[in-house]
Amino acid sequence: MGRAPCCEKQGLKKGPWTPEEDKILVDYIQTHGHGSWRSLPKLAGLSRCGKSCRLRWTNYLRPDIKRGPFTDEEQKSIIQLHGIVGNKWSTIAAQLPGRTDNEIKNFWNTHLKKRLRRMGIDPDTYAPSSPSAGSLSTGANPATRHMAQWETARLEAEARLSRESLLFSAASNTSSTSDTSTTITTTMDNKSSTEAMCAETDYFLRIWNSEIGDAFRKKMDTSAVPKIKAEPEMIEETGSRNYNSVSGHGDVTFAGFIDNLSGSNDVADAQDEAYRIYLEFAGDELSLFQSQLGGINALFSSDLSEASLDTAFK
DNA sequence: AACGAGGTCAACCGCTGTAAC
DNA sequence: AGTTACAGCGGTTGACCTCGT
Repeated sequence: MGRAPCCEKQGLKKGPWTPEEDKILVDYIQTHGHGSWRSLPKLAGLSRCGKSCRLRWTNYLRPDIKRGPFTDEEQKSIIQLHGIVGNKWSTIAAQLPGRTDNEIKNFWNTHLKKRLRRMGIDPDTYAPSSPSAGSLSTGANPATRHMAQWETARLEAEARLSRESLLFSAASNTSSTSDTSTTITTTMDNKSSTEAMCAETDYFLRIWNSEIGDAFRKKMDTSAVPKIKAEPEMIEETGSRNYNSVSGHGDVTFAGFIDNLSGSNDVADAQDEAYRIYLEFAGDELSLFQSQLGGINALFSSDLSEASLDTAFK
């Protein structure tokens, strides 16, 4: 299809940006907006490619960018989200306000990847990558167990994202009340259709309909991750609850439950219910995960400094 | 103090998806 | 329907920094 280059390369500056260039770019965008990135450099008087301007703005100059080291919470989120979506840095960045995909990608490659390796976890597959790690995840079926452990981490992330998104949407759609439950109900009532609501405010359903949900459904379908109800080992070892009684939906699988969810009129209640189930399911399994592998928290434990991890896994 | 190895991160490259024509 | 332009994405590079010898 022979695409033209994004800009004329001749005479355009490359390499690090100078403070003067930064100022020109910031001033221009704050005054005019970025508009077309292609035409921006010419209009602003910069000898840069539009692409370079966009990158500089989105990764460095944007006023809402958070600077400084990643918090433990952010690091946990990155690991959990990476477990769900893989190297979808923009997707991960979307869940971490003020952080850019580039920043997260760099942080993953230079810090988190190494830490996971030191923990004996393959950062690409999340499978145990060393004998020491293997010994940590003992059990009747280590492969299944490990998969389930990471799935629960994914579930927890999904649940949290859903919850936060719902609350955020509700808060931004109303201005007169601080009562969350009222807000949500009111918001739901005001929507003209369930479809519109799903598209605009239901982050959970969007996730479920995205590649994340798709990947998860496939795993559920192929029993790579045990269905909630029929997992004797899980119940036996973790003391999991009877989720049927929690959901009130009878003998449903998680996938089935979500399918029912999308057709429900009482979406707000259903979302809360889904969230609750997610957390209960994930909560038990995360305890298992943490007790066996040290869990994600071990990556951030003050007792497990970089130095001690080095010693432990060398 | 000098040097090299390894780590970090801003920036670039090449590709894809999509809207506009 | 085909083509083009554009924005955005993930992978990679290379300059700079830090640390150990």
